[in-house]
Amino acid sequence: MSTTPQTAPRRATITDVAREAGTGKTSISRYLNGEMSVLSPELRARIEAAIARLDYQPNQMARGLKRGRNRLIGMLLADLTNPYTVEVLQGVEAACHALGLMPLICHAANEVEMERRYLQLLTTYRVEGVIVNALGVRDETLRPVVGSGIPAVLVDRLVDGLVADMVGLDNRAAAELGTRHLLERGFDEIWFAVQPFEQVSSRQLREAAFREAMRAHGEQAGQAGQVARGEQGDNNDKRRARGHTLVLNLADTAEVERSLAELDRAIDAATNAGQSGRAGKRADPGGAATAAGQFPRRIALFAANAPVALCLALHLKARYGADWQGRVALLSIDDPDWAELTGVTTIRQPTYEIGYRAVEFLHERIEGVQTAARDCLLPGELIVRASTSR
Amino acid sequence: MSTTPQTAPRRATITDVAREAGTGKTSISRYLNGEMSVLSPELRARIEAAIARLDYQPNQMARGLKRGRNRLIGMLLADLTNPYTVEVLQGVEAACHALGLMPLICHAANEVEMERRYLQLLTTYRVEGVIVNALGVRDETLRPVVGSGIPAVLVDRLVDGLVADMVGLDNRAAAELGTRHLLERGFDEIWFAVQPFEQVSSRQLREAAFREAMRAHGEQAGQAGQVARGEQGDNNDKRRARGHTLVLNLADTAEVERSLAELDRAIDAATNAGQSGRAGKRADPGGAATAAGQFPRRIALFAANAPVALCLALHLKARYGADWQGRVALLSIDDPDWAELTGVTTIRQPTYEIGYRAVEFLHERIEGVQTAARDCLLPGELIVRASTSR
DNA sequence: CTGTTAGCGCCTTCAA
DNA sequence: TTGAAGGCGCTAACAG
Repeated sequence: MSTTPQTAPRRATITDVAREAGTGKTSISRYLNGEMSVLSPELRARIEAAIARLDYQPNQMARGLKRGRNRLIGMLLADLTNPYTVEVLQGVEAACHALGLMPLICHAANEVEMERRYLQLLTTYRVEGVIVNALGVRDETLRPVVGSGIPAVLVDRLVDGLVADMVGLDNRAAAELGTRHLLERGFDEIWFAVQPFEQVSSRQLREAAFREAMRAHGEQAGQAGQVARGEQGDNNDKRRARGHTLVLNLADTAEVERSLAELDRAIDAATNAGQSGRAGKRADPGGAATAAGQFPRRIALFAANAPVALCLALHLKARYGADWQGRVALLSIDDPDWAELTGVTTIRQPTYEIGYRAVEFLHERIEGVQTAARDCLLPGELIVRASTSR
Repeated sequence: MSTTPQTAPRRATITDVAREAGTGKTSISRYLNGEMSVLSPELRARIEAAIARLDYQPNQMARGLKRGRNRLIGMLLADLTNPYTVEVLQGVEAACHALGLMPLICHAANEVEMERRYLQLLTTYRVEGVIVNALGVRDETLRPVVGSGIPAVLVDRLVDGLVADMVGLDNRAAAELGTRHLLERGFDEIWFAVQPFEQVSSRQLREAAFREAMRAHGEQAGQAGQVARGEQGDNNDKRRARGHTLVLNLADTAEVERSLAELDRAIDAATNAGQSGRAGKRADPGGAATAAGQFPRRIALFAANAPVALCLALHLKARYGADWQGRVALLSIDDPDWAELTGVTTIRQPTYEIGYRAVEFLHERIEGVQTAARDCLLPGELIVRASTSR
């Protein structure tokens, strides 16, 4: 009703404006590009009026075609379902906004084929650069882009044969931080849960750092045992802690179930077996919560990221009831909504900054910076919640 | 290392290919557009080879410029932080994929100004249509698009003075479904929590339907009381239930706190006041859970969407401890990750389909369909969880 | 079947 | 200070 029924009012072009203003296209173009100093105030006013009258808006496509740059950059996302991704995106958007770039957001939804298609598409739209949160590991997929000389910046993970700027979490430090926290809190059996990691650098680094931290602690524990220092109140937990890596291939339900079954056995063992008079009872919801200290071993799960953590939490809740946290502690890299709600300790990634930096890097490359590939590793922040607070 | 250090290898153009294949641009163009029937196999082969040799990829911008359509559509999102949005997006992407469209995703991040800018930008890139999950309510913002005759499809909510296709949840039915469920389960005090709703059609409808359902139930209860039928086992809860609307302006922390304080008083009253010998005790975590039946009134919260539900849950957890669900039931429209984890009953929106349909509608409009504005209301699905299961 | 000729909307020399 | 002409990469009539 409020919209006039204009019948497909073909957009005004620069020619229309020129005619309307009684001048040539060149002047309009100059006006559009802010070259005000070379326009008489009088002409300028006429142009202004004409533009307003025609509601003229320059066609970016045409501009891009001519000048060779369209201010478009591609943003390839592996999985928007992961809150990490959304948060990074916020940073990306802010930076683009600030730098006058327009991000084309492409969501591969965990499908390598999609990823390939999108990359191809971006290339064909002549984006000036791409930010890639890669799914596929092989640089084959990136060939269409990189081969075309389009600058690329990697987010969170490296791509195998590809040299490019990268920005992401300091995985080594983060995994170490988490592991140490769990050890300090006296957990003596820690399961590091992670998606198949051989191919994804960030996962790989986190897993390796976890094992390294466990190893280091083992040695320290050995020493402490020998030296028998007494000043540390919690020295009693300096006994050797066990570390395990649990691979959770979220893409394959059957596999996940097998892995979870393994975990269940471990939890049952750590949590029931040793308890005299109770060993037979499979689950005792409610009672276990405050009695965690009584278990033969204190077991903790360290999730490599939010999706893994969610998978674990859902499973544990289904198996041990609402009070599952009485049996096992959960610590996760990433800090999703539900962590606060459910009291799970997390390591928060500086997601916003990651996104922002990525765009800055890319922008520099677009502007022609030629330095060697840079890595930007940002620190994670430990957020302690009930889960690991005894 | 694996990437050859090609020095900005200017992309091959159609002219290059023509030269390389020893033919004219037209034939190349024909080849690109799949007009194979008009190409001799021999020429076709030569073109194929030339394209491969030059790694040629046609410039979409240029094509778009010429033929007037670029297969680009704009997708304006109010808030990617809302899982609803991400899910709708999945449907949108799938449909675009199927229809050969490329969605430009614009995230307004709850800022009207962003929304305006993006709409303007989309217009400038000459998208063929837009799907709008609007933030701003006034069609003023949409003027640049609609005024340009660009087809638009609305998602989830209407825009005031604008006539356009819309697809979203059947809000009326959903709110009624939820309310009825709560009433059936015997809750006799229900708070409908919603963001400021005067301006957002979907919220408005949900709230209205809630009140209507409460009213209807009130009348029915009155009748039941008079007629005093005895065949219904749970006839005892046919007593009059109270309904309240709680506005939660998530954008304003102070306001939210005020609203939550009001809610707290109600919960305390319903949950403590009447209990003899206990009235003084502010909170008795743990004990209340299984004793919900003992409270003077059974109180339930009906969240109009996931963000509201999250806000409520976080607050309740902070105030009443991990066992807050023993005091109040929570039911939410939208079905976020954490609902399953935390046992909250929800009404799941057919998000994927919403997105998919939106694109289909838009595509039809782009293809020139002229029918009157259509509404597509899809039903929600009630997912009962522990929260409302006594 | 194939090539030639015009532009699409805009920017950019180059003159005036 | 202004404008005309040419071309960005591609498609769409027209001729051959």
